[in-house]
Amino acid sequence: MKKTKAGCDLKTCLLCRLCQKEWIPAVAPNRSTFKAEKGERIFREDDEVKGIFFVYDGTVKVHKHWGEEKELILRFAKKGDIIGHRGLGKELVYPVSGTAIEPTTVCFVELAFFQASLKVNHDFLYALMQFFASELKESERNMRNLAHMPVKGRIAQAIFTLEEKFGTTADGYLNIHLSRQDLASFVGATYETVFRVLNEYTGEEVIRVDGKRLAIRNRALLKTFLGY
Amino acid sequence: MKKTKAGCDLKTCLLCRLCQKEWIPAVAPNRSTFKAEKGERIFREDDEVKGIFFVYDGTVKVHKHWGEEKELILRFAKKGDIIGHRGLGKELVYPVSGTAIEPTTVCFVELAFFQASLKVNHDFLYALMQFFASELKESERNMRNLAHMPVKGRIAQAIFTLEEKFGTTADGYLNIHLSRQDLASFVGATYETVFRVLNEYTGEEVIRVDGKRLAIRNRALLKTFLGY
DNA sequence: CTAAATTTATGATATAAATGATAAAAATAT
DNA sequence: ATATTTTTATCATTTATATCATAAATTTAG
Repeated sequence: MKKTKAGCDLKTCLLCRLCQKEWIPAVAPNRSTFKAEKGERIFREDDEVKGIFFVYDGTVKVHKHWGEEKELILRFAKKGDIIGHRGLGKELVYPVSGTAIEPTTVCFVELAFFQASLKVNHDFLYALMQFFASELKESERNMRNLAHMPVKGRIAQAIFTLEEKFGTTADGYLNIHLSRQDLASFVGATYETVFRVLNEYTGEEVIRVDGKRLAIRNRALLKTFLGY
Repeated sequence: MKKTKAGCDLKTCLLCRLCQKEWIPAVAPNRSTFKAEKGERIFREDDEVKGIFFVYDGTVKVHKHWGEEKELILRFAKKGDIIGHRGLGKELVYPVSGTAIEPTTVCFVELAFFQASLKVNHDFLYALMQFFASELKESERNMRNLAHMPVKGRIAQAIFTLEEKFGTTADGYLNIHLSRQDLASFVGATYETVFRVLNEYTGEEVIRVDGKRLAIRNRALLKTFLGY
């Protein structure tokens, strides 16, 4: 990652949005901005936590590895999102990695300063607690799905999740470019299985595929694959 | 659940342990104590959040259902543990159920008072945030395991998790009585598969089984099933 | 203390999804 | 502009795990 001279606008990240205005001048000198290219690791699972990152521009996958070859993508982060916060808790080790999936700019805040920000800004701490509660809720829902929902349903779920997070462009495609392998890692299946299911969905005219882009064609039908 | 006249000792739960001493007199009139028998639901997934519970005595499983028949157990809670807190966040709906797996006593605190406690006790809020971070970390690790680790490994993992949480009795057995079905729901597999794996482990002299009790016989060997 | 219900035990069979293998296409690097 | 790497496309085969089926043994209820 390369450090950039230009800093962030002090307006987009979770920290700047939720702390008291009076705290912003303290944030300014304590943040630094980096650029990561596509595929570059921003922080690495099992490394010591040095601080917290905020996505300023671009898209990041948050993932956990299994062996050399396999991984599970837990979520995607875009502009304004916090990443690396799973390193809070007791052990100061990142339990996940963060990797840019397109050219990305991130803001970095050292751990000590981040913790000070939490001490000073009660509302920010409350918001962070609620944010963790939401992420836990989502994680546990995904876990239940992983245990009981077939791959076809998990892919439907993933498409809805991505749509909610990234929205769609004018032509109806999801506003994110995802490799098949990343989609597979996101739903917890292999590339081949995802490939097959995507073909099924396309044949059933449920979705439309164009390279790395995905569009929902028949929302109601896609929803039916979520149920039990 | 039956309300009991005798209240808690105001010392065991997360709230009483972490809030300021000065706040305890406020807690006293705002908590009520209930008894749940084995198998009784304490709070139900999809119900509106009325408040937060603390396990005062007994054991509770926290689980998410899938259809009529299936469920996934996310964690177990014992004396002192908080349950129902996943209902915080935005939507005030429990995303999970809590069910007593042995006769259990719980302390109940209404949501409004719980939120007031968080406003007043900064350290408690900080601890709760950290607790959420830990639970999220564990949830995501379990999710990765569900996606990539075979059942045999997940059972090994479950045994270690249960040992850490409940400890062992003098004769080496885990200090929790768990039905095969609950163990299966905890590792995200079927009863039959768990039954088979448990037989394998017993044959390999890795564990010892006695009714609903489990003991580790060969810790080193059991550990080898965790790896990739 | 007996009846009903639940939990455990166990084998046979089915199936969803992973693995393995290979080629073509596309993207990235030199 | 060409070479190298990565991503996509497929199909055949294997395997882990779920499903089905049934009986015995416990546990709980009346």
